Amino acid sequence: MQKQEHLTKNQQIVLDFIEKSSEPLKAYSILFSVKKQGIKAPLQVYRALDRLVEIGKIHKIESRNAFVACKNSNCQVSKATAFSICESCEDVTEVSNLKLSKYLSNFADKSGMKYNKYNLEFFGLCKKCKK
Amino acid sequence: MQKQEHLTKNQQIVLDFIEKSSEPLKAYSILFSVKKQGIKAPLQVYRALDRLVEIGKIHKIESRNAFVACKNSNCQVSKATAFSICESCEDVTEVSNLKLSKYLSNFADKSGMKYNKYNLEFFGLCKKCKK
DNA sequence: AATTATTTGTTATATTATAACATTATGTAA
DNA sequence: TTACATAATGTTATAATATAACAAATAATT
Repeated sequence: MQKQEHLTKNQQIVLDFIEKSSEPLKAYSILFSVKKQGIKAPLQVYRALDRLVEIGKIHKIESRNAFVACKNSNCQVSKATAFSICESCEDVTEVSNLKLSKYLSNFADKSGMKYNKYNLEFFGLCKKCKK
Repeated sequence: MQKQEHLTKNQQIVLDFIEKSSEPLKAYSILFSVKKQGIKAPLQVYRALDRLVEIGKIHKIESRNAFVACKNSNCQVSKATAFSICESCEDVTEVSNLKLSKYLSNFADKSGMKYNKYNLEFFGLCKKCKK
């Protein structure tokens, strides 16, 4: 039996909800919100999240334990992610900068390690909060 | 009263323990290990960790919820951190590459956001695990 | 010594995430 | 088309990570 390619019902419910949100969502807040749609337990949410991250539909903001939809429509896998996070309003934006991603994807140092993935989080104050 | 400049007893105990370790440590594993030194509750550990991160003595590996000592002896604050993480053996190394840190510290995009901090985590296979 | 802010200790609890296992669904091949 | 294997799901329980709230002790400043 092959691994699914389409999204299962739970995955679709969770993805829809995250895509509608303008801010990163926490697993338990997702759980609370999708209960009316039949998802009852944390594990159902976490399993959906895991899979969605795996296929690049969503990303995890590690410093916040929260999830956002991938804005990069052609993103198939989450192997090169960068975000900017406002420390005041907690607004999170996916940084899409070709130069940056090229630079990081090709980064190599003397450690001899082969990097195949990275996650970068910038922190600061957004335009609004700077004022 | 001024904010402390030296380390308090708990902070020193926690720092000593992290510095002796060759791998990232989790808060509760630290707690377990320093109980004999009088630290009894999670909060005592978390408070020490918070402060140590604040002053740059240790860093948090966000994707692992674990802490490592800063290898960069002159690091005063944790505002520009980069790590390489082996996904097989979980070995974590602080990346110190002047070009990289300059590039990221000066990074700006059209979002108008002022970045004052970043954290970067590279994932891959270390030399040993590649074989 | 009195005042004040800071740090500490302690208990309880909130939040985030996974283990274990039974069940159901789905693809593969006889 | 039924057997078989594998994957996905549901469910309960629990593990792991982190913070709230408040009382007590400590240390700097006046």
